[in-house]
Amino acid sequence: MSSASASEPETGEILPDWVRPIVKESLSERAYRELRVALMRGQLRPDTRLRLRPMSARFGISATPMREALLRLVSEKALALDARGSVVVPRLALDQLLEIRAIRTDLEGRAAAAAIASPVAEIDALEAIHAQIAQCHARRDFARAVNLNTEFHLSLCRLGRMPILSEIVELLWVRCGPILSHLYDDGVPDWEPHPHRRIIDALRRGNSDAARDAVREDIERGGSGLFAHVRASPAG
Amino acid sequence: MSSASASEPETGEILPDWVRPIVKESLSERAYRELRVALMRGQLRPDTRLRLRPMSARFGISATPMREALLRLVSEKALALDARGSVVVPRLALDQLLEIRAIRTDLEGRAAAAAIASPVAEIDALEAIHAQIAQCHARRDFARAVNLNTEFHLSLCRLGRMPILSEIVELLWVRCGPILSHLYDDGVPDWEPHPHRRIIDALRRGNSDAARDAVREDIERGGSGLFAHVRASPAG
DNA sequence: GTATGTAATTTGTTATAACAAACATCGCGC
DNA sequence: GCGCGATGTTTGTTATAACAAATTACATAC
Repeated sequence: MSSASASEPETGEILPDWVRPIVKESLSERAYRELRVALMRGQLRPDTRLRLRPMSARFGISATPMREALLRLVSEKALALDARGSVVVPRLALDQLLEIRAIRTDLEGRAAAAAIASPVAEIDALEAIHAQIAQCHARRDFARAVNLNTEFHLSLCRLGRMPILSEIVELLWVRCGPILSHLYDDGVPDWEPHPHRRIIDALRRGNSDAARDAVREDIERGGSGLFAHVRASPAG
Repeated sequence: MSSASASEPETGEILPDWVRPIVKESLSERAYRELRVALMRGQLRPDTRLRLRPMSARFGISATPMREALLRLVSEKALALDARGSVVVPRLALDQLLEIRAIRTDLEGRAAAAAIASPVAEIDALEAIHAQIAQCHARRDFARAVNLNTEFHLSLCRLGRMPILSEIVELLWVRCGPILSHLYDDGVPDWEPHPHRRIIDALRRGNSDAARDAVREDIERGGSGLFAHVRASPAG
């Protein structure tokens, strides 16, 4: 992340970096965030029912904030409502997966093209993430590799400094979370040279077209492992 | 809209078109939808505070579902929370407006390219909307013209048959709603030939590249009237 | 008039209770 | 064993109350 001082109120004094504004977080928000990362990490399987009262008991909060957290994720389509009104982890259809891939092609491609102006330190950080991915592949820790891959893509998006775009892309990744865990069921193929390398090289060379193309190739290849784990028809 | 029968449960019998499944709508959802269209129509001005209890009184519901509706719009960034935790209509910054325009260029462009496969009847419907826009311009009813323009773009997106993409674009239009009303403060320029015409022609010819380019030109021209009504710096 | 302190109101947040509908359980009859 | 009905539980939904923090109103002092 970049320094938060840009949007901080002016105090007239230089404060140490670790002095951050204390964000008061409501119970509803905490539950929301915890559920969201669980989804993105693939820790919730499709068709899992998240019943209101058991959930609020697990979180140690009452039904009201729990419901708010669940409904918020429903409105992001990260969760869904079944016929009864119960919250369930949705099952992604093939159509939807293809559509998300197409949208990501556009948006992550644009973010990558915009990211060529990034300071070297941030590109280094991106490369460090990919280095970790390579390590995980070497020791066949596919679960961690998939999560790091998510982090790679979201970090790349943030480099583009388009907050609204980043937020949309993140939403798409959250929606894919529940099936991402399937990616390492069969093991993940290891390309040589990895598309991530081409992305990083393009960023360093400042070539926006190359960056966009590299991202698009990465997205096209990367998602294909998911198709086997997805139904052809939407819902029902 | 297209026929809903595709996702309906199989009854084994042919039902009349007007037989639609009764959707039970919670109070929270109704308040949410009403507020949402009010936003999209530009009926809520930036910086308006939407206090919880007065709002629930106006809607004739209790605080719980009202709060859910408001928080849902907050999570879509169609509304925002101020320092006190009150819900306010956000003020769009120039950065954000430019970013939204860029994203719309990608997404609406893709939708238009995908829409070339649409049946003629639906293209006709799109053209009918533009005809209404032209009429509104003639009688200088700019308020209605702006709302119809929104409808034109969202209808075009739906023609692309990419539901997730449509939903994202709709979100962006909701976020722009509160400043869209400013568009007709100064009157809206009338281009000849109007970019909408080029879009429709491209759809009829089945030329996806032309459709995409026409949409992009429309977006570039159309948004420029907003810049005067937007602040350069984000928030504070 | 201005400042200040206090009381009253209003704010967002959370917990709890009440309600109807859906679901599950169990027992009974055959 | 199988169907069926009564019953008890659990579900989502909504309203209400309690709480603290913030805001406003107002009276008092200077």
